[in-house]
Amino acid sequence: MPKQPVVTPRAQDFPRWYQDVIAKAELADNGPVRGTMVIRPYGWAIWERMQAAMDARIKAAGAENCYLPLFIPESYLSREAEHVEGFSPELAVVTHAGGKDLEEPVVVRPTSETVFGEFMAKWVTSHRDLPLLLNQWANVVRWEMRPRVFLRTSEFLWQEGHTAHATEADASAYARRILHEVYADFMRTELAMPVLAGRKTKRERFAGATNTMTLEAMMGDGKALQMGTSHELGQNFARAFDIGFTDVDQQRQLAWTTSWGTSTRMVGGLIMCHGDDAGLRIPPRLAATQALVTIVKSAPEVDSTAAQLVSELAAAGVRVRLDDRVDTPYGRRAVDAELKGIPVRVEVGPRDLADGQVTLVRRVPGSKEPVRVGEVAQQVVSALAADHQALYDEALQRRDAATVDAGSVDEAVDAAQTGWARLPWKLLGDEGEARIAGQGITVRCLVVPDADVEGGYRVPDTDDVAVEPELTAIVARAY
RNA sequence: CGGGGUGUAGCGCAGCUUGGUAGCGCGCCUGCUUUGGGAGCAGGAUGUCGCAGGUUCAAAUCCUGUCACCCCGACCA
Repeated sequence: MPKQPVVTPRAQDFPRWYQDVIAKAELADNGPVRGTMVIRPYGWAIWERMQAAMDARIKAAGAENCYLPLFIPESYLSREAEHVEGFSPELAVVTHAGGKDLEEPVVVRPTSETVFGEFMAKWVTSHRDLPLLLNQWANVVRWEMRPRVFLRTSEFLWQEGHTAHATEADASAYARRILHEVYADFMRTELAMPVLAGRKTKRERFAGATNTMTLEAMMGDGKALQMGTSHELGQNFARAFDIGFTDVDQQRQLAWTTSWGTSTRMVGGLIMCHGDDAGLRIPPRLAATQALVTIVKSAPEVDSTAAQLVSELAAAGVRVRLDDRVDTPYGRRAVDAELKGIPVRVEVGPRDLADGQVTLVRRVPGSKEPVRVGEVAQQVVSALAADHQALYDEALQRRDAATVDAGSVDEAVDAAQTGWARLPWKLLGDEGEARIAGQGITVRCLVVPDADVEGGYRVPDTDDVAVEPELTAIVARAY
């Protein structure tokens, strides 16, 4: 590892570290309009891998992709009272186009419940049309006061799922299925990030939803980040847009809808969850480049061995690239690879090669070890698997170590300075929640104990107020 | 919207108090030597000093105005 810090150490200034990593790993730049971001090829490669893994899971859950427009009539937003109220402060509205003032202002979508509502109403007429399971990959705009690249930008990219169901039970089950089978599974399996599933309080609930469920992850500084949400919308949007159908008994009924989303924010979460003082650490399963075969110093035998290793690794299913930029000093290239979090490097140089070996450098443990040329592919494959798991384990341990059970609100506030606190929801309540919000601490989610679930807690089964006394609140500072 | 601050090379900054040749670090370009942990040496390029007025022989520097951006207090994937 480098002797001189290449980025601001995390312990010194975490936000600065985050910015340094984004700049030096060439992930993104700030856009010309405040709050916008330019995603550079390496950052895009991460998002692209996330999209591919998510998209496969979304389709496996039965949803189909489609695309709805960026521009929404302003009047649509107003049809659901809470929805407009929630979103109006952050709307970008087009009032002028085509050289004249528009008859009706057009909103740049902050989310698409309303347009989906309008068209689902058209597409759904019979119980045979249900469930209707749709998803779209799109950009949305929510004007931000205090932007941060990837975490909070005025324009961001996401997928938004929108479904309509015949019964409340079916809608609820699907919203939960997405939360667990698509989102949580993706985050744990592909991102190597432990996430806690819970229910949002009324205060934090999505505007227009009857229940919002969330996946919360702990960042390297102990703060929380909402990685994804899944909402039960009840019949709120069905009523507003008249999504109705005729059931088997020939009765006219209103549908029950859900919506769910994950965004480019996950890239920020990935950086802050796994990154260290040398830069990014990309989980091997996600990494676009898993292995970099580095020619330390060019020589005929070195070049041919490197080329052979590249094809052996590719044949073994490893996403591999050759680094033959020998006009750039070795140290520069090593530091670059570490900044970018490339999981393993296979260094090929004349010195090692003389002994029939190369050097395997692993980003996660930071280890360097000689490997026989003939064993490279097998060693790399097992290193990738082991290091992916190690990242997950490390994050989980950090989260558990930084989470405390609090017996009082004061204790919880104290614990939230460095991590998360669990406390009985009845000790806090709506009033307590509002009070700690003044200190920058929020209820991330409400959960119920369940020994069978990782982390020991799960999402409450119902949003019935009757269960409230049994709930545990997770409180923390958050991004 | 309330409080604080900053605009000078691609990036980060000094210079301003006390007016007088436009500077530093990184990056960039060329050449040679290097290459097993951000290489060394030599040479080189790059500026509407945010903008507009004013004072002055002379303004990055002083005055007036103006614009933009950043940081801290209420919402959000």
